Amino acid sequence: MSKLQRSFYARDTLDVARALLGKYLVRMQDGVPLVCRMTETEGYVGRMDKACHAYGYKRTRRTETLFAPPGTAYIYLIYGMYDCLNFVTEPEGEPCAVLIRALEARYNGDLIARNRYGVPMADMNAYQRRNFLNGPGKLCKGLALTRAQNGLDLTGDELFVVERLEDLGLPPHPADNEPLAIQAGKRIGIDYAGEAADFLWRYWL
DNA sequence: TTCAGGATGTACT
DNA sequence: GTACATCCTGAAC
Repeated sequence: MSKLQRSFYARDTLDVARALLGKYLVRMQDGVPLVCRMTETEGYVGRMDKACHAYGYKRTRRTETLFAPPGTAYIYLIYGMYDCLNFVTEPEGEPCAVLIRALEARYNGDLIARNRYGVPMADMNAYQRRNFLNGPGKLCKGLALTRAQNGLDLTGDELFVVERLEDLGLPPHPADNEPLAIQAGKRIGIDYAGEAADFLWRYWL
């Protein structure tokens, strides 16, 4: 199995944010892999980005994970109710990360649906299907990720990324054959961040 | 389909 | 005390 190694994450944050699109996130839950295709990301760059929790290298208990080695999971609580999953990027000491904003289920979707709604995929209604994993809080719920997983090493066996489903011994998904068409736009929910609110650091397929 | 409003608790000032 | 990298519900159209 060829999971992405630390060198993949130890580069420019925006390059990583784009490179993650179309790749597959694997979350091991009770020894079973939950597999999703990543379809939307955002970059956060602490050294000059007011929207980043560690803007200006601000070091607090919460932001400590952003200073960990690249390829570390940064998971924090937002609005008192929801968790957000990020991947730490750039050389260690640069507090940067990529927020995972949307996924599409590819394997063991029924387990993900149970995490999210308590029912298998077949029992999801149209509204639930449309809003399955299309938001950072939603996808954490579906993959059973909380602050308990903050600091996880993405080169380990519990949470990692692969380039192709074949790397997991799974057949390719018919919907994933087309060449990637990457779009860029403003990031979501950071109106407070001054000029940084206008950076086109959100990417999606 | 769109919109307003509320839930909820931690981090930081 | 204030803000927050969000989501869901219910009402109106």
